[in-house]
Amino acid sequence: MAEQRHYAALDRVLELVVLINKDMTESLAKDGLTPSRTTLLWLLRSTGPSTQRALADGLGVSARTVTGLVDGLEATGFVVRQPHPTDRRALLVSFTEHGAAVVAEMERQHGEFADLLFGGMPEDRFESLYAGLGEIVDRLRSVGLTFTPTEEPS
Amino acid sequence: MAEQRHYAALDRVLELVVLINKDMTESLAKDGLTPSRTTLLWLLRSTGPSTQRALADGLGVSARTVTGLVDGLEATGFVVRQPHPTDRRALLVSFTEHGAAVVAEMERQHGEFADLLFGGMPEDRFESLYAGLGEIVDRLRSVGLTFTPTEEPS
DNA sequence: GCACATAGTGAGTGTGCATCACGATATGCC
DNA sequence: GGCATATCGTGATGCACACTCACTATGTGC
Repeated sequence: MAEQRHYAALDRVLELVVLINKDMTESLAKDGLTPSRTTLLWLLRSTGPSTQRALADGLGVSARTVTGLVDGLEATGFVVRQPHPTDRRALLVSFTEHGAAVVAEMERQHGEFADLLFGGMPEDRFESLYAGLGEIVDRLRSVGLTFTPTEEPS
Repeated sequence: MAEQRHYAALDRVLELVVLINKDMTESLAKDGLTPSRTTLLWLLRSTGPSTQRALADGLGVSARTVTGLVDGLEATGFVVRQPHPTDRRALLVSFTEHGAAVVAEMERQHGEFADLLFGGMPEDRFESLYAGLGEIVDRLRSVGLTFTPTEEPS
């Protein structure tokens, strides 16, 4: 029965999910970061200095949550809040030097991790795996799961 | 550069991680369950009636955390606490009928999910994917990541 | 210029997880 | 037999995260 094999494959996927979650959470903790705060940092890196509102939308969480995350990141010296140049209601969040350095280091580790997973894998083997991963991600997407926060039409 | 492809593959893996986490969390919520409580249920299913201590060890969390999880599961009618037949300090946690039924249903959904991911996939395609998944899980394991809670020698 | 929308925050709630302190019970050893 | 010690579960407390609701300060459109 194919079902049995599929079941086993799902177990591998789930194990992967658990393992990676665990690994990331732990390595983050060493930098004094939590998963959510890191996600914010990651977003900030790709957007540049942003208002908290923009971060909330980008993360798909409430404005209040961002206030809390930025509170933490500011207290630990990763980011700073500055007044917005034109909108006096808003605040611009940007990296401190330390924050920028930590994010750069994380990027390096990201590459290292990719190497751990795929480094030295025979070309054809890697390609099938890559394609297979693409397919199951597509299948998940086709059922309505989306990576980015679900934005609804009003 | 192979690195670029590896990087892209890692992104797919990470997307998978996020997507699956999200999907499970949401579908669990419909049954009135949270991820942690569900993990406990899942463990209970494979061990049979257990003391809270045993559950804590099995989950790799503190005894106090199990108290909280069982509190919740008991309040919502999934499990019951009964006195341990021989050890008066301990409590045995076991399923209610409702709890057992929900777990059975989850098992069914598990199969459905496997079908969503892999159903109708050409044999050879599936096999390479399965093998590839196995390899990266192995690589993670080889770096010390373990599925089961890390138990140290004294 | 006033109604209404928007940025951010205080207060309060719920969930998950942790540690510390503690009472109740079990057990090993003299 | 009885005391030291280990173990089971829980109260209290703290942190991270996310939410809602209410509110202030500010921007914008008609």
